[in-house]
Amino acid sequence: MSETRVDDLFRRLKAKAVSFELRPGDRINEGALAAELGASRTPLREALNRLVAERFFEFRPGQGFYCRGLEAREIFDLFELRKVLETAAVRAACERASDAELKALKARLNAEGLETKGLSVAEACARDEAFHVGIAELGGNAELVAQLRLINERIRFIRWIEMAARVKQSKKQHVAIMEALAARNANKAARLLGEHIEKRMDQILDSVRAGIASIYVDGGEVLQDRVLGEVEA
Amino acid sequence: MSETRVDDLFRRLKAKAVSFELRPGDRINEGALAAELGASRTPLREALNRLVAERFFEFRPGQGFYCRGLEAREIFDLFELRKVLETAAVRAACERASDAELKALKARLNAEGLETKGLSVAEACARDEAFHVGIAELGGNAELVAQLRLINERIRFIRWIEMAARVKQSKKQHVAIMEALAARNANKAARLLGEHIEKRMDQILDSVRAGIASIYVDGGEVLQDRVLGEVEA
DNA sequence: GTATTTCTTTCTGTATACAGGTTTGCATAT
DNA sequence: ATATGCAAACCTGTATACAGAAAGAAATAC
Repeated sequence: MSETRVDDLFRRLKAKAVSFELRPGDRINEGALAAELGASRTPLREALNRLVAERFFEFRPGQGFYCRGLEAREIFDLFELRKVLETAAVRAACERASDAELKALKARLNAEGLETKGLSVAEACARDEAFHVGIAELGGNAELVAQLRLINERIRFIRWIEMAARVKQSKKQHVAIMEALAARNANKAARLLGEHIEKRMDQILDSVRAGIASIYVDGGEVLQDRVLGEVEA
Repeated sequence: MSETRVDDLFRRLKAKAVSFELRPGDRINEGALAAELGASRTPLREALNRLVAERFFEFRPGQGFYCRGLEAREIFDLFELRKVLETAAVRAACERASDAELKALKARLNAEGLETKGLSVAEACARDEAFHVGIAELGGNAELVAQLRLINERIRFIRWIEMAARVKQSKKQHVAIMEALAARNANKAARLLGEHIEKRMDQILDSVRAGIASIYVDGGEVLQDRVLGEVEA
């Protein structure tokens, strides 16, 4: 058996939770959701239990499962945590990465990491994430990378909002970070990366507000498919 | 309903996994385990699915659940990650904690954090964890604290090994860290805390070996109940 | 009109049943 | 003795059934 139904449900439910297609605080009707997803309640609940552990759903005894909330404080903490992890990882990468690995990351950044015009919000965000995770991987700590990936999923919706609002001058910053990393200048790389992430944190409150509006007005699915145009700076 | 059966199973299974009462790599026989724990397979599998997300069990499609392994690399990465999180948190604590919070932590450390003589390994380790988590909490990032708690559970077995082997001169170090924190000297506090954790990392390979021996020889349960005697330094 | 109680409906929590896949042990062949 | 194929036993993956709790609706009291 290559992929079990639980795994399939797990992925699909996570996608719904990431994009807030299931809205913040929504109670899950197991019967209805199972029918909608073409499965029975047993594997659905198994998938939901995994997602509870990953913080995409809450569980209240006697009441069942609820979609996670969308709270500025939590997002803020996650961004801060991301900054902690990534700056530590880039320092490690400066020490540990091989020349070949650095070259490969740079090549990938140039090939597909810089131009966002014509991409959907979701795709542009995915490439941004890929660059950041790519750095973290060079740090050589698999647990840190796994944790970072999970954080990225939890803040992804907010990053879509930011992208769509065109609060985006990542291009230059990514190049600068890559240069510091290639020069194995740990302090500079960590500082640049930290500031790069911090810049986003100032706007979290606004982004959360915009996010909530987007969820209840557009329905949310529209956001991630919007195509980006010219990006200034 | 105050506590559901899944929650109960979750806690008990996690305890078994933490202490390696279920041995590394053991395949779980759902029927047998459910009977042993006095439940049916449905809630058992729900609990196991949560624990898969928390990395205490693995899931292989078509084969079921396996207890996590015990590998030096993973433990090492977790210690490193812990160091990253804790040093970041102590810096934040130096900035953000109130005087009252610092005073309270110091009082708690003096009251029950310093004397290990007569305590079981498990209890001594719990107090050590509590001090470290206590610092992290003053940093004010709930997500970081949650992540740290999870890491602590995953490395707890190894810390029992270290404690039992009496590789322990935490007392002085804890006092020194507390002093730097109380003086809000972020650089010193972070350095001391980092070194404090790093000291443990040198011995991970040995501890893992000792841990494996303990699991297959003693049965593992003995370890955590051993009572500590006089501690030098 | 608001609050309270009761009753109905719905949904969760868990056990159980069953089909299909996986492992295991044995027998046979090399 | 080792490897290969077959068969039986076992176990997992999932659906379904049912009891009990929670939510909601209707009716009554204030």
